[in-house]
Amino acid sequence: MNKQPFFISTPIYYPSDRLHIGHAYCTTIADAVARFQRLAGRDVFFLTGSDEHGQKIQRKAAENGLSPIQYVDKIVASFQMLWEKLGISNDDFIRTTEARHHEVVQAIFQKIFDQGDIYKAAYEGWYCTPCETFWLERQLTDGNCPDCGRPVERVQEESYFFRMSKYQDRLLKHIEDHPEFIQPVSRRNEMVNFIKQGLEDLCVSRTTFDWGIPVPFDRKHVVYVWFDALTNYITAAGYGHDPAKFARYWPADIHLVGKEIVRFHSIIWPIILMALGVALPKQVYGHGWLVVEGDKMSKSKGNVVDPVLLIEEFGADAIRYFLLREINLGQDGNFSREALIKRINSDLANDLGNLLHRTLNMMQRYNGGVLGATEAPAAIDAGLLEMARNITPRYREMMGKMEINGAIKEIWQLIGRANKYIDETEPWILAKDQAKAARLNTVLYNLLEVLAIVSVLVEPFMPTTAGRIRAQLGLTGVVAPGAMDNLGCFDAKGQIQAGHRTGKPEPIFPRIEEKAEAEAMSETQNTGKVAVAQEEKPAVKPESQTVGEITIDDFAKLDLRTAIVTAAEKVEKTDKLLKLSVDLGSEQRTIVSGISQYYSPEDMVGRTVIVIANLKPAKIRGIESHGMLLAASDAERTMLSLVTAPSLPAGCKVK
RNA sequence: CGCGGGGUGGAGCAGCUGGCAGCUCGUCGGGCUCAUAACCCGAAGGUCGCAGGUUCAAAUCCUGCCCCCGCAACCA
Repeated sequence: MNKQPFFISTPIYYPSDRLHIGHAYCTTIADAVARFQRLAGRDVFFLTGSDEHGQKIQRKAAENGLSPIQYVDKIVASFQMLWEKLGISNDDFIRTTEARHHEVVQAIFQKIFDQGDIYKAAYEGWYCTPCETFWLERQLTDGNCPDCGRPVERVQEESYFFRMSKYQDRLLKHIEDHPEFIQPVSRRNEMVNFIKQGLEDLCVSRTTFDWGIPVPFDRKHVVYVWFDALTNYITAAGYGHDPAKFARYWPADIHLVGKEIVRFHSIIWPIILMALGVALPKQVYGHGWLVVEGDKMSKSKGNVVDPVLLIEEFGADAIRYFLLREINLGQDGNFSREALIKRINSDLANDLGNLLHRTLNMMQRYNGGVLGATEAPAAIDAGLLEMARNITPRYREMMGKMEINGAIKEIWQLIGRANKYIDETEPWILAKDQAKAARLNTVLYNLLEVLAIVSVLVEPFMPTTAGRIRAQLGLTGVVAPGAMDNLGCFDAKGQIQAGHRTGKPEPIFPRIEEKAEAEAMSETQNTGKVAVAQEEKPAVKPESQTVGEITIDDFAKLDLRTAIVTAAEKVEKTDKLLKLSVDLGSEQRTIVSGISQYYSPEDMVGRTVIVIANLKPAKIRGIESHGMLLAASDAERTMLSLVTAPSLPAGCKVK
């Protein structure tokens, strides 16, 4: 086999929840690149998978009354189903719970330990028992847990550390010597800065939970999830158990990752590999995020876009096309239903779909679907032919630079040119004159050949569509590996020959009529635009679920009282905090409250609010806060309202 | 001075190492009729966030400032 290998990976996703459109975005990009490389004749190994260990999974499983593996099996199955629906062509799907992976992780952990780059040391830190989390001194909030505010304990624990610091200079040099190693450059600069600040040794084992890969020589410890997860790339490539495969595919050509995890892939991972004496991946590419109407997607905001629903509504290829075409790889990009529909209508239905349809329709009407004898091209054909001949190299160049939307634009330029060509050559006039049959056939031939080229080039982005176009053109369905090599010759070696029979024209992308939606939108003012998966975006998302039953006695423990706000000011350098002085009737209190986004200090003075008077005081931002105001808000705190008792004096008991 | 991203015609974006400001959609006018109310041609529309500076020349380089968006911190 002399085909050049090409290894591309996505991150392995964390199955604590269902995947959203952002995951689909990343995987689609990788798939497009993988398919392109196959078309270009490379022997591609395209890897994706799932990262299944860790405390969060363990906890979630427990909440659902399942064992971790049962829990994870279910979610991973949904991953695989999504990839199938999206037309993802991965060659392997690695799960970190698989035996092959455990073996590799344990082997390399052992190896690095044996050579002294992993060492055991006392880890001193602050531990919050309820949260099961370690904190560094500087992370603490006034000496308490930054998450829950409860006191933390000083603990000393034995942990394993990875000697990252030792490799710092080598890594820096590697990055400097290999400008393509971290892309895009903005991310690269970020990483260089980070490394220059100095790397600390990394704690690579945990003892606070056990859902993970045990440290081979010390069973109390479980391997740190990132150490575990990153290793997947070499596990799948055959490290340690399939030397021939490993030699073939490693080092990886591209690790495609989201920008938030570039650091793990361009610092920790290379250093692990250096410690192992294994070559580093050729490139880590950090893509941007999808934002929905300018907002980051998040579960609590209720604007998470579910790819499965989208695929069901619009089809996988349309979604793939949108993601690849609309968004610039290195930057954050906007996802909106409106833009998606626009793109489908103008690019897919009007430009591409209609070009195919009108061409085949003319074949049918004028020729009964059979291409007759052609003649030499006319001068007017030159523009189209030249562009068609040049497209493959340009497309290749763009894809090689990971400028996927650039490659797509090239194709659409050709499509646009072909639409124009029909206007220029006016086949409907040629068809009226028997004497011009050969000329008509030449025009039709040129169009068919262009469409045949397009059907090949479009395959990495829209694999199903490529097949549908080819079927209608009367070409054999599947685009062969290496098919890109002889495109655009317009002669006997081309894809279309005289006598070729084309199929029936059927619109491949019907236009989506959005009038109704547009009107609905303008009526509901500013919202509406998103409206993807409507049921997930109620106007107000209430705090979920009530908590659990209490008795009247429990309630009686709360000392709720009315209080009048006598003074209020913003706490310096905070977004949310107001410092309030309140009169409880019997005493004056200071209370700090996170409401400044909803109430200005002037608003507050004079209000009668309800406070929990017997709440243990706490320091917030250095200010002692004694008590808490009652307020109602939705889950995301997009709206908030204080509970007040306007007509009452201070100090009344609330019950 | 916490970290990072960004401010370019109505909308969404390109503009890397400085050299007459581009693309897609939308709008307006025209053409065509093979086609999925599609396609083709043309036009209008921009002080490139603000203020300085470097330069023969800056959206592009430098300095300061303003604004937006993520992350981090604070929501007793």
